Amino acid sequence: MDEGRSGCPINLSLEVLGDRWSLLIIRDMMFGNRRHFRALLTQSEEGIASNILADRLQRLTQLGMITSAPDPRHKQRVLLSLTEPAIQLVPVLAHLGAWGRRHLPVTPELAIRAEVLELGGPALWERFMDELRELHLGLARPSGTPSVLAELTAAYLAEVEKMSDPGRSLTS
Amino acid sequence: MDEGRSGCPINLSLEVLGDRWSLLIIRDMMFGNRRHFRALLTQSEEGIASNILADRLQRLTQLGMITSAPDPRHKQRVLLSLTEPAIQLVPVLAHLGAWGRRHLPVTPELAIRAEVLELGGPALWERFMDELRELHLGLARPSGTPSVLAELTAAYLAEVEKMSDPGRSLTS
DNA sequence: GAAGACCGGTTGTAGACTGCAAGTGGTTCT
DNA sequence: AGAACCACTTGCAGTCTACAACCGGTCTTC
Repeated sequence: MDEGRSGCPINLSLEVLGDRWSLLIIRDMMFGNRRHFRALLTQSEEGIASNILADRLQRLTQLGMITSAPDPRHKQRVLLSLTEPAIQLVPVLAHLGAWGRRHLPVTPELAIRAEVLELGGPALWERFMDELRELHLGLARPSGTPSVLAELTAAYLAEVEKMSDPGRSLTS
Repeated sequence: MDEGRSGCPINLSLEVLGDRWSLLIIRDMMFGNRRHFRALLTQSEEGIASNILADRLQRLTQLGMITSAPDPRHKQRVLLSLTEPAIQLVPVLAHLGAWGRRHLPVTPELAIRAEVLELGGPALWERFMDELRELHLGLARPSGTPSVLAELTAAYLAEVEKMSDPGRSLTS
């Protein structure tokens, strides 16, 4: 447990999240709403290996970033949920995505969510965190607030459409 | 180069920064104003190994996060500088530090900088980035702005003093 | 109610990465 | 001239990673 040996906030954060996969898993649970082992395994953009996914899920559970519980609808399924600390990573991920979008060779359809999130600013992040608290912690969110997840997904799909068929908007 | 295989901004960011050491090196260059190999090696809180430091410096240089140039004052020394993309990590580090401070077992004297940075908000970050551009890129910063680095260091030293000698404030 | 797909994993293996100690050739300080 | 300092490099043992194959149990479908 006392692996790295400094109490610096950034060092401790890196001990939790500073590897190639942990943050990607949290990203997929957050923005892709993946809640099961199989969904994370097969729908991962980056192609994580099953043993690594199993290891990271266990690790993140021990660290208090996610919880797992049997899925009431499918007996063999395990439902994964983000905890409050993980949900509070939204601003970090928003900033990290904005930075990557600005300085690295991103692909448009994968960058659009980062763009929406950046343009939305802290107000949008708060709404998104409330939505995640509803989905993952069962806390009702303020009524009348539209779904940020739906907005992000719609923007992504619109971008995919635009890419695959650039002239479509004029027809049908 | 095409290691991980997605153009997602967060994935690409992790490919650059997602290991145990790269961000710590940037942190030390930023907040500790360490500009030489030896300073990074011996004054690192976490105790990085020399071969790993050499490897990461080379990697970060190739990725365009830092540059190195001979130090005019000492022939054998290499002066390391942050590039503009690295400087723009300030908001990311500020958020990451704030998150770590809130959710992980940090030590007070190492957390104080994260606290100052969080309380200062985006305005302070901008001032700090201007200061880093002056120190690392040679760009003059707006006149009349006090040094954020000095403020952070003073807060750190005050916290160390408070820790090592809690009753001191009443005497002498 | 049997076949086959699906579920969350585990195992084996090879290769890459990490951390530590020691050492290198050259430079600066005294 | 001698000692300390500089930015690295080397050797080695241990750990972590990736890939493919493989589990036993469960759910769907006919």
